[in-house]
Amino acid sequence: MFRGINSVNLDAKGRLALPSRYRDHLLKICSGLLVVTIDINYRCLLLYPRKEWEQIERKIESLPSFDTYSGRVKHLLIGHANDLELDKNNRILLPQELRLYAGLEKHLCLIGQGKKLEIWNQEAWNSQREKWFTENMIDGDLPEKLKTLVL
Amino acid sequence: MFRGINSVNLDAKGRLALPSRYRDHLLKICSGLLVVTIDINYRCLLLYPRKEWEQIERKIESLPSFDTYSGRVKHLLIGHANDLELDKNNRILLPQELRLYAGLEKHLCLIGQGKKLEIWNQEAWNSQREKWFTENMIDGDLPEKLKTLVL
DNA sequence: TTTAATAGTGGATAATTGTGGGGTATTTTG
DNA sequence: CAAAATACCCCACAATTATCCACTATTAAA
Repeated sequence: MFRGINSVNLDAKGRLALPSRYRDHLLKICSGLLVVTIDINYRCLLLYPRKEWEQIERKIESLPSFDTYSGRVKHLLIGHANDLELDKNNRILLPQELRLYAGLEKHLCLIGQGKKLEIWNQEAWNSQREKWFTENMIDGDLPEKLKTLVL
Repeated sequence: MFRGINSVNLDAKGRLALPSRYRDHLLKICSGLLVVTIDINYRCLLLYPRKEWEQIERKIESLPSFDTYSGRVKHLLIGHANDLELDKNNRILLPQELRLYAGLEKHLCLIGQGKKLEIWNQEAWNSQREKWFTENMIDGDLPEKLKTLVL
């Protein structure tokens, strides 16, 4: 399980050193094999252990072929998914295409989100977070599960 | 499985170098034998390993002959399908006919989509992608499977 | 505080890949 | 039938990328 936030730096070659606390875990569950793709809702990237991703990919592929939205999701998620591998120094190389999409420059945030890690441009993350705080939730729009959630 | 995005260039002769990461895979599953045809929904091309294509072709051929749409699909897909082969440098030569259809110039995108690769004019891909992002999905229209998809 | 260990960063080198083009064969066109 | 255009095969150089190694910074231990 990934949780917590880390700020990390991209080097000049677009490499990103993962926090070492994830290292052993990643080597164990996927031999350092990962997949990165884009998030559809925000301009950030999603980083999955390869095996986790493959399960999701299977679900995505089984979406109905002639449905407009499903086609879109398939295109975007699978179309942007890149295989990655940890190098000897615990780094991954993010494809330029994806760095551009998420506007990644030197300063990034890694956000642990259960099965995956999110990769954000640091400023983008900060302002998104502020936005979430200022936007109020409207009670009527909450799904049942959320309404009954006890923290 | 093909996944991910690559920008590639067409050279002056209309040749396209496939990303080398696909090379071994293609040699293994189809000895470098491919089929390219047009996509019906977008102005782009579809690139299949020969064996994958043959399965699809069989399905297309079995479509009911007197149905208008089936006939159209058959005409378009099979009518535009071309056999291709990887050359020694991992390149394919795209037929002019298809290059024109998809408006391919120098800068292309290769989009991995599971069993196939899509070949887009780079600008066309970018604007299609932006369009997908800006058009919001309407909740009521989403198929059940998509609504419950957990990323 | 010193030492050791680990993590993070940068860069040189080696290997691979991308690109262009020459020359011949083949097809198309006038 | 000649001439032009396209396709095909090959090689060689250029550019990029992966791999490895070394240095620095930071944390932990003695």
